[in-house]
Amino acid sequence: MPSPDALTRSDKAKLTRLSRDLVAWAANNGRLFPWRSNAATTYQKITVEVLLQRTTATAVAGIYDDFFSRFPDWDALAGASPVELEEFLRPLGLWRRRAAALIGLARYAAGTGGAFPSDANDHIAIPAVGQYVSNAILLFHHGRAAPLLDVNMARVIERAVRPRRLADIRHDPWLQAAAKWFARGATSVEVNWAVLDFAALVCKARRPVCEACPVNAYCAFFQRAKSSGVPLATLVATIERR
DNA sequence: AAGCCGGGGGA
DNA sequence: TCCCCAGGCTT
Repeated sequence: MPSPDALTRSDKAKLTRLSRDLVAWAANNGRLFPWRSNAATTYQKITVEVLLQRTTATAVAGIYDDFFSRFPDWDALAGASPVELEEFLRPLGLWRRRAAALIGLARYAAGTGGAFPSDANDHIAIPAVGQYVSNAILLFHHGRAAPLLDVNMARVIERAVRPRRLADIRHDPWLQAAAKWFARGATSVEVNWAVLDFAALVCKARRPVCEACPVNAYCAFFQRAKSSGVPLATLVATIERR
C-alpha cells in the first residue's frame, strides 16, 4: 500500500494539466510587474521576494522604483542605514523585521559578489532565506525549476487536487511533492507566475470566482461544492484536511 | 513539526 | 474588528 504522502499517477496528471491550463490563462490574464521584466536584475528578483513576503504585490509595485533607485545593488543595500531603509519599507508593513532581514541578506550577497550556493542545503545559513526564498534563488539565480510554494500556490493545488495533511505548508510531504511536480520543467518561471496571478485574481482566499474559473471542470473543490449543494461561500471557510 | 512574530490594508 | 498578504525564526 502506497504512502498517503506520495503523489499518485492521478495527482500528477491533474497537476500537469493544471500547470498547462494556468499558463494558458495567464497569457491573457496575467499581471505585469517590473520585477518580471527582462530588465530586472537577479539582485532585484531575489530582493523583491523578500519585499513581497506577508504583503501584497500591489504594495511592492508602489515602492519598487523608488526602492531600487535608492538601493540599486547588493552593495548599496548592504550599506543602507536601517532607519532610512525602514522608511522605504513602511508601506509594506513588518518594516523593522524586513529591514533587518534585507540588510543581513545584502551583506551576505555583497560578500560573495552576488553569488548564491547552488545547493539548497547551503541556503539555510543565509539571513532571510527560508524555503521560499531558497526556491526563488534556484529559480532566478540558477535557472533551475523550483516551486515558489507560498499560501497562494498551496491554496490552488489544495483546492484543485486535495488538501494537505500537515498544518505547515513547508513540512507537508504531499504538498511539497505536488508543488515540485507542478512547477517542474522548462516553463517553471511561467508556471510560478501564472499560479500567483490566478490565485490573486480568481482562486482567491475569501471569495473565489469559481464561476469564471478556467479549470473548474476538474477542480475537486468546485466539484465538491456543486455536488454537495453547499453554498460556495460556506465551503470556502473549510478546506477539510484528512 | 508546531508556535511565535509583526505591520498595513481591505472586507 | 478580523482576516489576508510571494514567510522566517525559534523551540
